[in-house]
Amino acid sequence: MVLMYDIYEEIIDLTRRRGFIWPTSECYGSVAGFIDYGPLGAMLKRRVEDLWRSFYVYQEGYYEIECPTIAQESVFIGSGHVKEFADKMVQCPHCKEFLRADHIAEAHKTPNAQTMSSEILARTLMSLPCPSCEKIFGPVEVFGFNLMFKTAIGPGTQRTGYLRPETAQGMFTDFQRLLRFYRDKLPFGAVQIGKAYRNEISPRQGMIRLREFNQAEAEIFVHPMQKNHPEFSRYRDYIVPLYSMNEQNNGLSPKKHTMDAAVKTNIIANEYVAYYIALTHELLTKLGIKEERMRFRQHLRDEMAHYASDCWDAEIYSDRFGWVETVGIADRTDYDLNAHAKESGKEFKVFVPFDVPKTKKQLKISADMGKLGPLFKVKAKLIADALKDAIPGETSTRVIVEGEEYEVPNSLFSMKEEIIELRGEEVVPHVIEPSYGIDRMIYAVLECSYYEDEVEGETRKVLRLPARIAPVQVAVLPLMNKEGLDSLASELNSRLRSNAIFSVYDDSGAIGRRYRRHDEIGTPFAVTLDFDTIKDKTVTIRERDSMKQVRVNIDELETLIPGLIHDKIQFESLL
RNA sequence: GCGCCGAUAGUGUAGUGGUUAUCACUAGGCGUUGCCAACGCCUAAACCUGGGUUCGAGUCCCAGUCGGCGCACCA
Repeated sequence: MVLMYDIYEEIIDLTRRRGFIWPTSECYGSVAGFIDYGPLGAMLKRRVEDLWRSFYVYQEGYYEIECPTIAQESVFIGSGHVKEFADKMVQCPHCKEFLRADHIAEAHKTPNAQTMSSEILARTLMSLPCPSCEKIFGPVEVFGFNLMFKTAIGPGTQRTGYLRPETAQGMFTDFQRLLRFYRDKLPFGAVQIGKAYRNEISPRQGMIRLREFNQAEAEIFVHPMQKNHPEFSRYRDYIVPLYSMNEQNNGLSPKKHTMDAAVKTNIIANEYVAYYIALTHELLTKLGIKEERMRFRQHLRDEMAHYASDCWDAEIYSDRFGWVETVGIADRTDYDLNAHAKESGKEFKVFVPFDVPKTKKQLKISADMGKLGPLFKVKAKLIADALKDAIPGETSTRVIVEGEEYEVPNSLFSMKEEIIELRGEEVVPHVIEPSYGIDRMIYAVLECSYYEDEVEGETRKVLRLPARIAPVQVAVLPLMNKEGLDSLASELNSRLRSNAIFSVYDDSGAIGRRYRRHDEIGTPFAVTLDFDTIKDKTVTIRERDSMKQVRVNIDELETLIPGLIHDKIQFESLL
């Protein structure tokens, strides 16, 4: 796309000047990959997060939790991050290229290079050619590069901790508590909004790739055999542009589908994934992202994690960066819960009752300990336990205990056929994970909202933020600083603020200048008090995008402004 | 991490080794101003950091930081 100017430069300039986004600790020279949210940025971020909450917490009913940003090493051994997040790298001494050491070794038929130590890998590489410049490596150093920030918990270095690379793990490690909280019933979900950290090799692209970033993630635990969303009808006919594997592999464009059709034709794996794709589309639309700048791209087989059954990214088109993955929606199956079960030795299961209890006949074997004891001594108890699951033979029964086989005469136990009632079964839930990059959403919102209008030969910079996420909700402006207009205005300002409306009083400069100032930070409405206000208690409300004004009674503002901000009242209907 | 380029008030800039660093916008104050960046007066505000060369460095050299681009990396 050819642009007259670089919109990114304009946005970065505006966000710095007006206090949205700043380079961090600027007085010490900043650090790449870290940003500060300034006064308006922090407010905008909070409102974006609140919009997210209105979907996931209020609509879906998934409670929010908050876990530490640092966790002990075992959490990330369990999750696989300690192993998976670390790449063994090597720099070619000749051409200075950085390469994956294990990939080179495997390409030259060294099996399991991924599990080799750095020293052995380095020795293996010595005689191999660099895939980039084709010279033989010679002596090289292989170093691990893990994208997680490592730290030490407590004094000394006894206990390793890591800054979380995603907020998700907290919902998994709290699984048993959450299950109890939701009174042992599937499906249920928990969400978390917070910071996550990845030590990127070289972060670029401003707020698109950060070392500290903000995520909003939901983990929804569902029955593995029941992936129909109970509220699917909400989005059954919702239409979303899907860029499926098939379209990507065949060079086609994204196609629009209803969620119902997408699930029925197996483009999307199940109703849960489809439901959150549609919900994400609705959420992004409410943030002000334009339809044509959104698409949902399915991960190709080789980019999908091996355990995932389906994965889609919501991508938003940026004039600067192209298609940017902003949200990921995955069916992660039971991978995470099994992984933590294995590492922690705890149960990550749900007891699911059957509608009708199942009965089954079972042979019950009960050992005669009076005879078993003297015969097998210390092993007697173990053998008795093993007998319970054994298949009885003609005259004696074989059991294996601690690797040794024992022949137990049938006279040492009694057999009885019993009817066992099974009231349910234990299942490891599957996890549906919608994961949102807050910072990327905010950048996308800024890029989509930024406009330069021509007004009477002058350029008007305006952020057309949806009213409900605008940092300042209304500007209160006295037309003049005389005849008590200023004090009337500042009274109104306090009154609005006491109604939880974030208003800002501004009396500096000509009225037009003040309108422009608020256009630039996206303030959707401006209330102006003029000389009629003194006479008849009326004020004007000026709308940011149309610059149209309407005169209303000052006492109506407390209900009108919230109505306008939350889209319950349309400004046009007041004209 | 490699290579190339860049960095001067809040923003955009001028400044070819020599006084007190240019200009505009912005911001603050006062006046003025009867609804879309009007005007007048006043004020505040900068050479990215650290070394070096030089009698003298915003200017030249080196290193670093940050930013941009290309490469590499991005479960």
